[in-house]
Amino acid sequence: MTTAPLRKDAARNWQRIVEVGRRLVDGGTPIQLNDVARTASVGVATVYRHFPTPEALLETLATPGLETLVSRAERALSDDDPWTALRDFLFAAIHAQITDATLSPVFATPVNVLPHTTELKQRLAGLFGQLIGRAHAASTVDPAITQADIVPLMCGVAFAANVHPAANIEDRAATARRYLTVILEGLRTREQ
Amino acid sequence: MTTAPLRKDAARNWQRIVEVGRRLVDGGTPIQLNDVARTASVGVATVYRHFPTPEALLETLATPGLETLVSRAERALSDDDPWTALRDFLFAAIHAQITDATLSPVFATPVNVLPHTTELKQRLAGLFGQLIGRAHAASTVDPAITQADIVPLMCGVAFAANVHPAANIEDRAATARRYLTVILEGLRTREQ
Amino acid sequence: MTTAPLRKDAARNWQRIVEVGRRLVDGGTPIQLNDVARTASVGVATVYRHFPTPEALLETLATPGLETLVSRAERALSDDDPWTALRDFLFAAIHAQITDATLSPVFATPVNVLPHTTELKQRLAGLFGQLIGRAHAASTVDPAITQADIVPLMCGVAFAANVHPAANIEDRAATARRYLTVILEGLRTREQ
Amino acid sequence: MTTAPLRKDAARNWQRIVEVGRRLVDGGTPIQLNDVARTASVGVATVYRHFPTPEALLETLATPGLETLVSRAERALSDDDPWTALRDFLFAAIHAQITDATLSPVFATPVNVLPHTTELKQRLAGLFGQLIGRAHAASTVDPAITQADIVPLMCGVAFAANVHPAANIEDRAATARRYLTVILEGLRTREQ
DNA sequence: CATGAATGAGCCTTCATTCAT
DNA sequence: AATGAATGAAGGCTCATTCAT
Repeated sequence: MTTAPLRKDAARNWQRIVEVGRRLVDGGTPIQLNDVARTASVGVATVYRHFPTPEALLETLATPGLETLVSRAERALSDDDPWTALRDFLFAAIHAQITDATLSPVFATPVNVLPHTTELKQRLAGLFGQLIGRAHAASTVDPAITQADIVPLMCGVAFAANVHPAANIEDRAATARRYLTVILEGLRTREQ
Repeated sequence: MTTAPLRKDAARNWQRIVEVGRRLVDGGTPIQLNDVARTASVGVATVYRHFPTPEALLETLATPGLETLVSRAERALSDDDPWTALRDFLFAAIHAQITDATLSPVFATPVNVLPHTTELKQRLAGLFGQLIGRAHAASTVDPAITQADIVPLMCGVAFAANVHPAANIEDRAATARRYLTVILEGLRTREQ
Repeated sequence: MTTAPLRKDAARNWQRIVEVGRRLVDGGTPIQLNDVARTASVGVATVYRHFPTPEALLETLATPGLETLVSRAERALSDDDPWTALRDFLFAAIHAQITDATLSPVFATPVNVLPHTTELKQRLAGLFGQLIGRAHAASTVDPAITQADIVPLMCGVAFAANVHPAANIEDRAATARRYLTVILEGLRTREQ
Repeated sequence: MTTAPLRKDAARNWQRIVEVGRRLVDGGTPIQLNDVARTASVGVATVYRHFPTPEALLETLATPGLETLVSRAERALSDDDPWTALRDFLFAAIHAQITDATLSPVFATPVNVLPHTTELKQRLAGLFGQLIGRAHAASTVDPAITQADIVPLMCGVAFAANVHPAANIEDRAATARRYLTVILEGLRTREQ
């Protein structure tokens, strides 16, 4: 643990703030710390103490999602087939990004406020490197696409799915899968 | 001409406002009408008279780009090969979107404030339909991707290229071309 | 005539402005010289030349009403019965004020911008003095109420009728008559 | 207490804002929340927190006056004589309206923003109904005038007194009393 | 004389952040 | 540590009036 242990009431507040933040994000509301405070029935300053900036809260909300992606990527590496490993992971990643609105902004920004976020993103980058590297080694993926393209491409797919006029989140997820399918098809090196 | 002819001084102000708006947009600043007024050394109300909302200015800035795309799409239709027609047009479109920051937001929003913008977007949509339709008919493009996916995909590619950390606009354009290449590769139906 | 003779086109503009102003006032819109200009399809400066301030236009609009009241008051003086003279005139005056929204503000303000308005108000004041004076002389009106109270009382009645929630102008007029009746009843000195 | 207890500093600010608002209203200035803030040496948002709209402040300023009128009306009902009860109350009401410039606008508008204001006005309306009802029952008041006329008439008298050119507030109050006297005289049904 | 574009003060309102309690 | 009131910069917009054409 990098965080100091919290007093019981502080921990309860932290919890409530995070829950409210999640609810707001899911509802599409941009995070306003004042809002969060009011909704969580907590003083503004309390929110500010726990999360000095909106980004800090955002990244905290994104953390579980990032961690899941990390373990998902690690699991993917245990798949012996480099191609299915990459493919399945990317589908999982896109699904996560469509489902959890905090991931895209955290991925899209080059600089993060929480060290933990930076660390997770770096670990992910490393895992992407391995996934891509194995695929390159197996000559199943276009060598022009590198580790550094994974995040942009995922963000692009999520963005595209949001631009497509869709009634609900299910439709958006389906659209995103469709777009990812195209990209995977384009990435794959075909054996003649 | 659909626009009423402006008086000389009014035209000069219009010009200055548009130029300032362009400069701001290119610099990545969100358009604020007060800002624009100050920078253009023009009264606020003058800006408001010409452009009642920030969107009106944005769409005005986007108009030349949209018109170019329209004629580019029309030209593409004169290419006999459905595939190269589509491909070349999409490269041109992506280039435009990377180069001109007003296009993405105008494409991404479902509703526009200037009738002319709506008209241009509709004409473009029609042309996309033809381009895609010809490609489908020639069985060179995945039937799962339709006219309605063109704009989202283009916006997604532009977004992805912006997420990719790039020093300058040239690099971003190159990245976007790379991503578009992948997508085109994925779209193309391959003859066995 | 105190006004210089206008050129034909100027006269036509003057006419249109006044008509538009009347329409706006009747519609309950506060007079905005820009509005007037646009609605009258006339330049703002044209309006400003004819009517340097909103008040000038307002008073111009009020002029016919004031003149009518003057002649109405003069006519009243030819009624031999001081009481019915006063009473009938006040009913006419109240009706005018309810019907023509320009009168109340012109009456209510102590200072006017058009000399003609001042003159008309003074003539009216003189006539009120005569009407009231005759009534006092005939001992049919409470001596505590003087010439200087006529305008305030009329304005008060009109205001009261506007406060009373009324669907339409007819109802407001009826209410105003009801209130005026009460006041006349209160004014009249009753022979024991 | 219906209001939540305020923190000491908040209460002090509330107080200052109300005092400044009162001073402005008494001076005839229309209430502008920015003005109030500046004059009270308080942040704009502080004013907005306490009073979301100018009307909210106006009604708050009017509250004590309304409450006094309510209790005055209740007291009037303990007077056994329906006529003197009504008369004395109306004199008190007019005096309040002349003295406190917030009352007329609050009375004159059909819709209020503070529930408390609405409640007070409704209580007053009920009391008016009783006062008038008793007078009607005793045949001392013209049946054509009903409860719904009280507020308009009072507002009308106050307005009339303000139209009458008066040096100071004392004179205006005297004028208002004079006008009310006329109206009461007109209302009273005279035994033959 | 006529036009209508331009002006900019001024009002309203929101929000991220600080600070007294 | 928690609270939530206070702050004030900042942005949006309108409108009476002036001035170039």
